[in-house]
Amino acid sequence: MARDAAATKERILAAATMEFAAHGFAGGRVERIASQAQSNVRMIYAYYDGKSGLFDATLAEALRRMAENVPPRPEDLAGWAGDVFDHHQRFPEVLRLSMWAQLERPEATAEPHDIYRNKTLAVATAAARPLSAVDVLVFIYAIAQAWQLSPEGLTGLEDDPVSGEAVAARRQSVVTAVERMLQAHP
Amino acid sequence: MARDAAATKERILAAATMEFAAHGFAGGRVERIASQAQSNVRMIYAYYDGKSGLFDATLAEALRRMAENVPPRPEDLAGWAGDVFDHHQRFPEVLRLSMWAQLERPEATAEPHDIYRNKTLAVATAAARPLSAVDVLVFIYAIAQAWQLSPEGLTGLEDDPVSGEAVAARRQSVVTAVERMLQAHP
DNA sequence: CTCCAGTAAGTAAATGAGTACTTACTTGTA
DNA sequence: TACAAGTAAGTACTCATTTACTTACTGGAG
Repeated sequence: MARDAAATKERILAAATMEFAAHGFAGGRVERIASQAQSNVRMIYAYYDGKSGLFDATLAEALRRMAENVPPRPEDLAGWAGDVFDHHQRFPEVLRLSMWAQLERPEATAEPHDIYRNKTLAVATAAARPLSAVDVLVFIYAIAQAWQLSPEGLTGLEDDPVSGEAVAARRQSVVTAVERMLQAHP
Repeated sequence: MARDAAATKERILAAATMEFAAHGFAGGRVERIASQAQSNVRMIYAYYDGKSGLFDATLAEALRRMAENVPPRPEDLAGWAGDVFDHHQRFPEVLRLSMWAQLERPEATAEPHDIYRNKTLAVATAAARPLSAVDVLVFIYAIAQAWQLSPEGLTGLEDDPVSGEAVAARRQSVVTAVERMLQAHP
């Protein structure tokens, strides 16, 4: 095996992302991560200072990627919600990781979201009275994630839950819902 | 200690609800549940056939209670969303338990929600075109739970996140958001 | 150009703390 | 007394973390 610290570190992070997304922090196995990354348990301690450090690193990386790929667009919040939906559709790990983090390690979730604050708040306020800017953000995230977070017993009631068209329809429903929520009362 | 099988069983279920809500299935400790219930590990196996059985029982009970206390009201969906918000505010365990179940034991989540199907679907359809009945249900749940599921880094941006007035305002925002989502396009 | 220390990268196996689940027993009640 | 309810102390793991070791690359002295 060629020796490349950076590459090994990255393989470990990728394997950890899948492992923690699938089983969470308590259920995730260091051993599985190491072998999946074609590396060794010891390296996890060398590069990430243990299981906790590795988990935090995977979460931070997932959130960073998301902030990079789907930055808030205050001038078109409904469209942005659609993009967030797409991102979660393509990378389901991110959402699972966030949920796990919030349940198991809430302290890791508190800080990174400060990023979003300044970007959107000011703009969103005026548009949607009586909903505040924070209200709007909270609901947009909730709606964009709704399909992935709903229990299968509910989402499975659709005609054809897994086809590409169904996914497109869901995306459209997200955009529509946000549009309506933001429109002025008649 | 007086001997009362039913009472012991109930104490175990109550303790398990708190334990699993706090730590999830993988993180929940049978030992802690037993001592918190002022009982013994062995009883968990006698009454619930082990950790898995106990977890499933707590989830089923939590969902049953919720279906009982906050039944869908098709004629006032926005008001119903407010009630769901209240319920989650009073019993945060329920939502945490559901999230954990969906992440760790999705098979336990699939079935019980069939209950909701017939109750609401037919009625909701006509009102909200082009949103389908399932769309509407998915989004209402998402909005009602949005505040509890949002990371603290986001919800904490409000002026006074913990006062009673702030909670009332959040409830109102939930009702408003659902009302708007369901109103006809102007 | 060639060795060849020195160091970074990688490995295997032990350690020790927990953990779900079981067995063998005791106690209260009808 | 008989049986249901309850208890305590194992048993047989599993898992994160560490220790002690081996292997490959690098840069400078000969």
